[in-house]
Amino acid sequence: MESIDKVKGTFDMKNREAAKPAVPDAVIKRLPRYHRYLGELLAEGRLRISSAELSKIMNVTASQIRQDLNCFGGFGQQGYGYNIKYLYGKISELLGVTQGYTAVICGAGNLGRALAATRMFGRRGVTRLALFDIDENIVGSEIYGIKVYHIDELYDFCQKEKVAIGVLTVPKEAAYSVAMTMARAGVKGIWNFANTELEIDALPVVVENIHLGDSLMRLCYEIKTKDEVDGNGDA
Amino acid sequence: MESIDKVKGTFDMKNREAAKPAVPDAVIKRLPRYHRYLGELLAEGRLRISSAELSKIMNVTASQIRQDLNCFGGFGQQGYGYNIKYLYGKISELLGVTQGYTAVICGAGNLGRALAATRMFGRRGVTRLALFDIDENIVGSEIYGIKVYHIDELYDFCQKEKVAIGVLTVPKEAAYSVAMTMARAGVKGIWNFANTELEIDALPVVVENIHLGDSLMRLCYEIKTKDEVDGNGDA
DNA sequence: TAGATTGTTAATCGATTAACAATC
DNA sequence: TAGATTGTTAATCGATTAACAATC
Repeated sequence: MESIDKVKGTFDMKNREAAKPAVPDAVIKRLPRYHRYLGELLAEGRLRISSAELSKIMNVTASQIRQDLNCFGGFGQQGYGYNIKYLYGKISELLGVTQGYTAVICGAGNLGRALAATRMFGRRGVTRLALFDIDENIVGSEIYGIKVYHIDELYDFCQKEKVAIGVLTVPKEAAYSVAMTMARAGVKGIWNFANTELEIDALPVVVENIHLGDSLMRLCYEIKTKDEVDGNGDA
Repeated sequence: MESIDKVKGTFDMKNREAAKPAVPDAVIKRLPRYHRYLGELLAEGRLRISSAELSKIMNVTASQIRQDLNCFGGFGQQGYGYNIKYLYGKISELLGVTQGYTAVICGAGNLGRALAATRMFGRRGVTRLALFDIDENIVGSEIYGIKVYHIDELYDFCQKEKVAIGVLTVPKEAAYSVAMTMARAGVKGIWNFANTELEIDALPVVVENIHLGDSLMRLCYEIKTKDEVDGNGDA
């Protein structure tokens, strides 16, 4: 046992650069969902849970839960289960929720306003510092307590405030230019609602593209498939 | 050839209940993205494309593209490639975009309005018939050309108009009750933005849950991971 | 201690990639 | 015809599930 640990240690040291993702992508994708369910259990005042019970609630196999949670450390205790609070904290940390990132929202249309109103950011430890728009009528005002600036001030603001996240809810045509401005100003991640797949290879910024249309299509597909199975064919 | 078709036919008949998904789930998930890129190529006036070229544009392997497209019929032609228009049409059909589904939006808050304004539905062949809300001040008005009804009229409306899709942008607390109303009125699919995972086992309705918060967390994770690799550690 | 439940290995399953013969 | 490019098989890879010994 001892010797195996030593070998592992040496291996990790040597490969620090090569940096294989210790946690597989498939697991990362599932973590936000764990986070959500554990958060609910926590809110209910539950202290511990077994992989078997969680598997029933979340509709996945207990085996997968144990396998997943073991990717980033043995959190459970044999004969007891998992400590919900501890586990929730660990997942939060792993996902970066405890990093205290800041964000700006570009585009104060309906979607921008919806994102200004939601408590989603706060729950994930993200602070919204400002809204940006080109409409002079709203520049200077506050929307759900968030101040609106002119888009011309975006670059300076991001640089000065060291903004981490830029939320893009501008029209498709403006998306690339606004994204570039943010990236050049040092924004680290862009949350893109603008219905394009942004490719910013030149600058060190990660992009998360939201394609609601894709989701709508999947829903149509499921409806169609279900209809066919139920015998309500194309009619 | 004939005989193979016959055998297949018989097989399908016998297994209509068992219903193995002819097209794997992993492929279905990718189809909306194909649809998007092919739509763009079509708009550019392109007529044909090879798996090799498409693979470069979409950043996937050519092998995967050929494998994927072959799941639902040999659309390509050796030495030529794929006919973009034909392929686009086939994928549209497979996804249910040509079914002419109807939709209602429940909840006329910022998100509901954003969805009322977008051209996303029309592009996927979905017609929005109405908005529903409890706010008497807006009931009877029109938002982006869509008429607003009181939520009390939801059941009758859905039943009478045979609404296929219900979009849920109501507050979390109201989500389940509104969803049940729609499901009972015969709505086939629910597009759920209400930050809960709806479980409607009793009624024949499919649900597509949107969890924007999960996406925000993945972005945070990517930023954190990138920071660590770049050496801008936890500070 | 006995019972419960994890951590972990091995077996299975499915998805991706590589390769090339078929064919336009 | 020769060249290009698909359709399809086989090989690889990774993810999921099952099983059980370790251990709380």
